[in-house]
Amino acid sequence: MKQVPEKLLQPYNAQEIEPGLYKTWEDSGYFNPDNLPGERKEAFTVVMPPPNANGSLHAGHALFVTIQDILIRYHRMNGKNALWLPGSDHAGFETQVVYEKKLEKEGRSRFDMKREDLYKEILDFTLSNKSFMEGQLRQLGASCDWSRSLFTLDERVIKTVYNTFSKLNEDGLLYRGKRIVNWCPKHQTSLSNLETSHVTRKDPFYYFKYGPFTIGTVRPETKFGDKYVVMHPDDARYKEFAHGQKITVEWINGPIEATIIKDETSDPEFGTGVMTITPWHSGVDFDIAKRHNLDMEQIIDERGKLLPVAGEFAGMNIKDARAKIVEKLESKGLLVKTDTEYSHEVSVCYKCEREIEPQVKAQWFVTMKPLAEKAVSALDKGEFRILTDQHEKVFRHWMGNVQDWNISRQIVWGIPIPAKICDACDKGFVDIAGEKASCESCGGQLRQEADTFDTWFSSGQWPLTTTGFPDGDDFKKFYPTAVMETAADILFFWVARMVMFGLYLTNEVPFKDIYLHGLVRDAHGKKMSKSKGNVISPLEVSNEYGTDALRMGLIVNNAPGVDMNLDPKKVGAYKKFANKIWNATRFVLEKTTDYEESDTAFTKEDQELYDAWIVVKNDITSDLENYRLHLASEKIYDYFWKTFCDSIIETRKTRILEDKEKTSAQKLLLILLREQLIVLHPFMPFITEEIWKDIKREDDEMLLVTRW
RNA sequence: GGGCGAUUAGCUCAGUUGGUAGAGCAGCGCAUUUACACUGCGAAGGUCGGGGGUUCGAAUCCCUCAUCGCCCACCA
Repeated sequence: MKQVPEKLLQPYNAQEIEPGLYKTWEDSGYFNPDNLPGERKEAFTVVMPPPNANGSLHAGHALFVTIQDILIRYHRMNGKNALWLPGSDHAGFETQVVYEKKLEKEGRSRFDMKREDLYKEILDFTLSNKSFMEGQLRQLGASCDWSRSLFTLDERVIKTVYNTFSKLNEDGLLYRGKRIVNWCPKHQTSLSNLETSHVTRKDPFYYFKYGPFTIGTVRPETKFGDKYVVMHPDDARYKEFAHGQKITVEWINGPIEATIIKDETSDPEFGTGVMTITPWHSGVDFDIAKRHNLDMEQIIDERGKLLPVAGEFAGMNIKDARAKIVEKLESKGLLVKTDTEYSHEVSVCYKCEREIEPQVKAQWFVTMKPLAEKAVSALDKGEFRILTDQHEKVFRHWMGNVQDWNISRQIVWGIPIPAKICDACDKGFVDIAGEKASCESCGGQLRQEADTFDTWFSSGQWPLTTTGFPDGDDFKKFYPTAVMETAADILFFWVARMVMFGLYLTNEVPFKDIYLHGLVRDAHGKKMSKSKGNVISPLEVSNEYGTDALRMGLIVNNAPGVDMNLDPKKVGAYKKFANKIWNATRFVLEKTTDYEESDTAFTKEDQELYDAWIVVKNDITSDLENYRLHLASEKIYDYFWKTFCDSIIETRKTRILEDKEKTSAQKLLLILLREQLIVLHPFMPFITEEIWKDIKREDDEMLLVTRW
């Protein structure tokens, strides 16, 4: 007679069991595919989106851990060479912003610090958060190969990034150019378009007399340098004026000579159809000025203050200056009217929400069009898939409209751009080895480029660096990877760039499938935010209900690509499920203490039940192969509870008590429990592994590596 | 300005290739020496946003209207 383990007499307690089990798995070495038992030919590789090493894991992290861990565990059990590559992200601008906030609280400022001191401080901060973050990944059950973990500032990463930078240069896909960039006056750096967001704002729209014209503007404070007046060439109202004609107009600080420019981008329907332009501080104006080879002059400095060109207004903050300038123009009789109902979209820094001040700056740009075309063509040819169709459409749309990418950042926390700038002619030269001394163009003295890379420039090469591109063993074995699973909101930031860089450097898309998940919201579908106070910490939920329950709460019924709600009540339901599994196990073990494994045949009815289970299992397997985790998880939950517990156990119960075809019933219960534990394991790894200890046969390995 | 999506039970959401609807939570009735009250049994609850079309058959495909949301974009 076998004994029922004592532990099963108590309700299931996840907190007691989970940490120890994780350690057992980790110590087994099976997270590393090199140690996996049995012959495994095919690789299944997932590169983990490296969490930012600047804080605690949030619900979105818990979701990706759940999805990716389910996939990895399933494929590992299914005989694949399963590799999940973890990492941690220095997260350039993101982390610098976090650290600057910390400095502010301490009454310090990055602008009073030496470059190297600031870098050192952020590095220490990041490294200490890194191990904290890794502990949280372990709590969530992530079965990733820690021996291959990579940090985004590791030497290998930098080497690859530099090589790519150099290759782009050689291939003519890199240039340093004076362009209009998104300048954040608070963070004192340029930002890519993706790092700006847009808000609708209602601002007064002023009409001013400008010589014979009336011009419209919302930004009078930029108007000091406006010596060009632009209208559409076909606008009949202004046909008496010729392109290039010069007129003298009375303006803010006295008369100026203005030149008439006819340009087709001027919209005759907008305002009066006439505008003056400020090429240094507006993208549209910059393009017009470029087209006609016009002078450009900086009016506003990097901190948002007016330069000497503003005369009496010099040194004023543009916010305060606007009203004063309007006042002055009005006193000179130049204000025609003000439209107070005008509303428009303005760009703001996505971190501090300060208005972006466009500035002309020399920055490094990557020419995107050829890279994007290659990506779209690979998609057309079916070289990779994007789940869902919706995201594929969005991906195509973005690729079709992609603009050159500003990869220069004026921040310390990042990978330095390996280049030199000429003091005399301001030209930039790629210099990986750091050996260039004088300007190739004018012979002037060179100085080190002070800017760092946009963090996504290096992240975009992450599947390459983690697998050891170009000649590492892992690269041959594990690249291209199986699936990139990440948040839909970094489709452009990250996924698109990985596709492009992968194709550019290896001629292969770095992953066969792209699986995008939506935002994790609170129980009522509200976006989580500190200010709303509705942030749900996945670690706290895990502490309360167990990680297995959290994982089920995150995956059941949550369709790919769609925003989902995390409801602690729902997680509670899966805590009950864990207990249900626990108790069913106790029952099965209690009723089979006298059962000896033998060739006992099933009765016809028991065989049918078993066959019906195989149908369910195959269905779940197919769901897992096709990323329908939300359905697979629901099906195993439903089968275990409704079919196995409520129906099969209940009906076999009396047969065992009354000793009617008892051994067939016992065999069915044991086999179904065993097989369900296998199927449940990817979803609820902890409780299943714990129970497995008491169910497994002598030769069985731990459930982690038991064959599906 | 351009693009994408949503609308299904009181709430939050699933519904894989078209075969007349499911889960969790909430709520209702019954059961307490039961493997499990972190339970069981039962019942209730939806004209799948409105309208039109295709089809033997539509929550699912097409058109249209309404409402809500998201993303991209150089701010006259």
